[in-house]
Amino acid sequence: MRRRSSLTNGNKKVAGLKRGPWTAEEDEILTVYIQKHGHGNWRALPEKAGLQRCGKSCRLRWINYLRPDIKRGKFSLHEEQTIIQLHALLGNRWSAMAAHLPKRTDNEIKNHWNTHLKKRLIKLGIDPMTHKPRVDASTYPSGSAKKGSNLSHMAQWESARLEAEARLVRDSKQTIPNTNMNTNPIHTKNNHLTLDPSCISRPRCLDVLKAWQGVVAGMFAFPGQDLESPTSTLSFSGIGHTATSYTDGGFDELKCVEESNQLQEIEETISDIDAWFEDTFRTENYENVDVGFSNALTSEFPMVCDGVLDFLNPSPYSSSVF
DNA sequence: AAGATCCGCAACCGCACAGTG
DNA sequence: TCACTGTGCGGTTGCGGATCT
Repeated sequence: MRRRSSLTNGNKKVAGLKRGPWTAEEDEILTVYIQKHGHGNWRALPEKAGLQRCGKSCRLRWINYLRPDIKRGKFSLHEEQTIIQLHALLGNRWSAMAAHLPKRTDNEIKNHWNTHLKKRLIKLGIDPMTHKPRVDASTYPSGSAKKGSNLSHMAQWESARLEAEARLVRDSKQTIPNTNMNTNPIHTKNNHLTLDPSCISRPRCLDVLKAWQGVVAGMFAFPGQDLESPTSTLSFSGIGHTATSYTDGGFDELKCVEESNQLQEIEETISDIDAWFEDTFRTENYENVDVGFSNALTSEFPMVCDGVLDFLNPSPYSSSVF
């Protein structure tokens, strides 16, 4: 990785350029210009548009504030849960999170996390960085530690899956699909874990974000515990089947979810996840889980493998790193 | 009512990365 | 391969409004 010298860094303060809050006039100029010409080269834009700002400032203003496809205002409960789940998966990768939250900017998500969600997790006795119950926390309900552990396992597993799929995309450009692998969509190739695209049978929407609606909501919604959420909290009883709601002052969110059939979708997705994990890992008590996959998983993602097995067969004395 | 403190958010800064010649 | 530019990302700052004393 090359480091740029400070002399070539484009962030140097330039005399004559305005800084600080944007005025309505500046917003108008920038908006009109971009709508007419597009932004193109940000560095050249301010001069062309007649703004006394640096290109970087213009870009930020447009992306975080002026862009027409931005949803402003309060985060919904669903958005908050999504952010928490994404943070468990991605860490502080705000832009990646923004890609999963339509109409929200990375800056907005980052601010909301730092000012609200992080504090809320801490108050619940959950480490906002690891998403695991804090060791010194004694106030969270019994059982949440296990759930937190499982959450981390699933996060690791999903990360591994995403990585495997990314590799699949790369490898699929170089390999001819093997149509005789219908019973084994996951295999190794050149010591790399790959998934056969022609026969992989993923559960409907193996999107951990959806599946976690149940698991994670359960973690963060404890009966009788004030979450300080401005809205209600939706909860499910574990990998779930029965949906239970705990409200602390609002009903709209739950109603909204129900009306949009999300509840049913979530439950169906969770069932699919269950079945898929069952098929993949519980087969003959792991003894005959596909050797290629097993080896690949172990060699490529040893921590994940430990985590998945630990998730399926938790032990109080687990040596898992999670 | 006034000053102090807290809090949220827009904006800035420095760094990293991709692309190009 | 290297130097350089443009853009994007994450962390931090500081302003202004809200709340507290």
